[in-house]
Amino acid sequence: MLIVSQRAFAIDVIKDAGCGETLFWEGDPCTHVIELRSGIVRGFNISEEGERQVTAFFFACDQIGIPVCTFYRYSAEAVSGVSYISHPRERWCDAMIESYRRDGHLLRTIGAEQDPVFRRGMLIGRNGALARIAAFLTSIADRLEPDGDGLRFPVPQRDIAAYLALTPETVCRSLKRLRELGVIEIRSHDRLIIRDRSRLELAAHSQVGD
Amino acid sequence: MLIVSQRAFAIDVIKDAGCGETLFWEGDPCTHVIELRSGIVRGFNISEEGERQVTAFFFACDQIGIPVCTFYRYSAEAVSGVSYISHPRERWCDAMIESYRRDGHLLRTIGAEQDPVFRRGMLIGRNGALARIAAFLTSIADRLEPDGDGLRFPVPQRDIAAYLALTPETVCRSLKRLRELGVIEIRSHDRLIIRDRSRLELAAHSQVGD
DNA sequence: CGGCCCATTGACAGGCATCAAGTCCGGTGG
DNA sequence: CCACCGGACTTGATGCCTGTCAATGGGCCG
Repeated sequence: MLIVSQRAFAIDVIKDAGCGETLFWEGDPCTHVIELRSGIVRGFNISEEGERQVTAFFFACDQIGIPVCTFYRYSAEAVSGVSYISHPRERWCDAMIESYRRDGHLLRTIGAEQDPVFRRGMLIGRNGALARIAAFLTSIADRLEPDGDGLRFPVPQRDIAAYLALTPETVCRSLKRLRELGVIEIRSHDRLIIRDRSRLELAAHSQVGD
Repeated sequence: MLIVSQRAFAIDVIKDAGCGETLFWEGDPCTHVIELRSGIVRGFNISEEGERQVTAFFFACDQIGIPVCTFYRYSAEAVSGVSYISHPRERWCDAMIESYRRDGHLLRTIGAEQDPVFRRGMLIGRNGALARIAAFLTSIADRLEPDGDGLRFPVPQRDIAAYLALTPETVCRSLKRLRELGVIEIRSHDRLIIRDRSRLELAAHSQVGD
């Protein structure tokens, strides 16, 4: 734990969470806002049929669990190792009001948390598994940390499937197809190389059956 | 236009919008918050392929276009005739700050606007057209205005289709099936009668193929 | 009354889910 | 260091739901 900033009566410490660890549960009271410093977090909900849906992925600099309702609307789990800052609700809200007077920045932060949820809706309303995968990859490519000549990509395919409303088998086949097309490369399971970004975006906008 | 309340330098007038009229466009600067008084509004986005997706339905008492970002994230159109109040952005934000001091109510209003978007994600991640339709109907049944022995339901099937990521044909067939099952009744195209709510909810939770 | 849009119905094909089996990889314990 | 084990990924075969195309019917408005 490392102290990064200190104000009167307020100390921000960086905490860590291991792979699979839960940051907060859907339905729990919104007591803290989590500000991610590094790593990837998945937000998910369990439907009434018991099916798990990943509703959002979050990355460094994202703030999640913003108290726009009394209880957290989704559960948050670390996909990889994560470091974060936990802001008590009251302090976060006071900061928001101050921010509103100054530049309105934190008001936009509220919109930012909702953004991946919104984009997921657009994605899974789209035709074709290949298009969904390609669009997903382009949308997160800029948020992934560099790793050698590629990107660090520690997201299990089952999570991608749960996010895109597909089965793991279909995700696997679609990734394979993108590999065969020379668009991407996956040497190790947690490293992604985008070889041809423009063709990836082309695939993202293609209709069913190419 | 009718004056409903009057504060210093602030007059709230009720405006009207006809069927199909646009309240604001995606990408326009967030200058006003719309507070619905009656009627139904659809929020929609045009994907890069030019396909139109309905991302939310809004009803009386909902507040839409809340400035959590600089520009509106979706376009808003009246599905039926609508009456609403248009709050200038600054006044709405000031009211929110005041509300936060008092009870935090308007902070929850922000969450309320995101709710239908969130629920749509859950819905279209679900298997089966019938389950989507059924879940959609249950989710909005409590927001529809009574109309004789049924509910006023002036939503075109093409809008339902665009909301549930289905084709109009599939929506039509699913509604027909619910009708044949005796779960719902649709005498005129803008009136819905729910005959068996428990079985409707049952269908909403069923897997593919019943 | 005519035209247009929406809803309806049918036939058909295709993409994805499902089921099943095999492979790879990381972690654990001897 | 190596053998073992479990979970995730991979690959194949099959069925079916839903998209697509096409034609008809019906209601609303001019």
